Amino acid sequence: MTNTATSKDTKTAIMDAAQELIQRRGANAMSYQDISDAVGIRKASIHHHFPAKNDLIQAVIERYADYVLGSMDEIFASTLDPAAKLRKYAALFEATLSQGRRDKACPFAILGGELSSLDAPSTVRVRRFYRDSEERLARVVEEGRAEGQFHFKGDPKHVAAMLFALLEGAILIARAEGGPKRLHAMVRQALQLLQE
Amino acid sequence: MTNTATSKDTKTAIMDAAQELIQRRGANAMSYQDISDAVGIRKASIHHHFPAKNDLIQAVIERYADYVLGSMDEIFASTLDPAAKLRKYAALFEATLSQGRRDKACPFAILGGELSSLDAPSTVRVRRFYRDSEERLARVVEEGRAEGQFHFKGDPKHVAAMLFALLEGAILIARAEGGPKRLHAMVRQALQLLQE
DNA sequence: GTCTATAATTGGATAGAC
DNA sequence: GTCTATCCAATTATAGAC
Repeated sequence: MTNTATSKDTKTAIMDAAQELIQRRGANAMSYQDISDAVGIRKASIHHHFPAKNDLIQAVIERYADYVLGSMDEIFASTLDPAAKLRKYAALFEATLSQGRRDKACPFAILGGELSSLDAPSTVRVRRFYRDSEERLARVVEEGRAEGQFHFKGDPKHVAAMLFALLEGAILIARAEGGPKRLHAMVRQALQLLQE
Repeated sequence: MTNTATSKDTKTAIMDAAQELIQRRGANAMSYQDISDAVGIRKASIHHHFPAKNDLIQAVIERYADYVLGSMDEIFASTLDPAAKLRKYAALFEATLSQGRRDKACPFAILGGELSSLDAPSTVRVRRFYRDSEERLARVVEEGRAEGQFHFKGDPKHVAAMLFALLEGAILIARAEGGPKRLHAMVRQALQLLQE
């Protein structure tokens, strides 16, 4: 029981450190040594919890996808109007970029660039996250048009894909130049276009 | 003279190989061994042309930035209408993703994720590329509104930042899921929103 | 300008004591 | 579960012959 509790905490601490490193530097630039330094355990101990680096990456992105998609489901199931739902969803990205040193991006934006370095399961997970996010967004976009809050010609799926790509791209670019404010300005402008 | 010519060709071949590797896998996942294999020279010979890896990365992104920004200047100085200018600019991204195995992204989209691994000069160059691209886009967006082709409330700079983030994000996401067609659909939808 | 050879370091991973 | 010790491969980089 003591063992189980300790192990679980260490495992979580490893995943937390790994996630932060991925969001800051990317999976390729993250080493077991970095995690060792951050968590305060030896490299070899990490291998006990995650035998291979790919296992750790998988666990981190699985957890992060669950968190984001779960948040989306919560927000999108609420009684907010469609535009407010999208603003709240976008706020998740803005919050990420606002954390700490303001150099953290969405892990899936980073991993999109590192896709060819990932193993098969992680590649599949990244792709599925993109699909799942777009699907959820498409429903809200469609809802917004049906309610008369959004006005646009074309396929709601394309609008959803556009909004998603915008957010993933914007967090990378705003991290380099402009910060959370700039990210927010881009989001506001996109929603403005949808509502005109 | 023979030496100069040979050296120049080798240097270009090295940069070509490096650029392709960066676009496919990222700078962190690119090694001198990979380039050695691609070009057909020894690892040590690469160091003669580019003493350190950072020198090579710098040279590649400098050249690529010149190419893209030069193309933008050409397109945006033409007599095309603003929407056609943006379509032609977006076509640069679509062409990149359509090449070969359809797994090449914009180097600056990849490097946005790897920003913390870059040395100071490259970091500055990436940031400047973002700024330069957005500035050029802002002028076309403004032109389009002045001519009555684009209709939107808000700052043309925000629309430009939005379009740029969309393209950089879209090439990463479309590379993972949907390919050039999906990228094109996102671009078309964005321009549709601008013209409504 | 390219090569062989090699240095120096780091990275992921395993074995086995505690 | 964590540690020490170690292995092996890969990587960036240099020295010096041709």
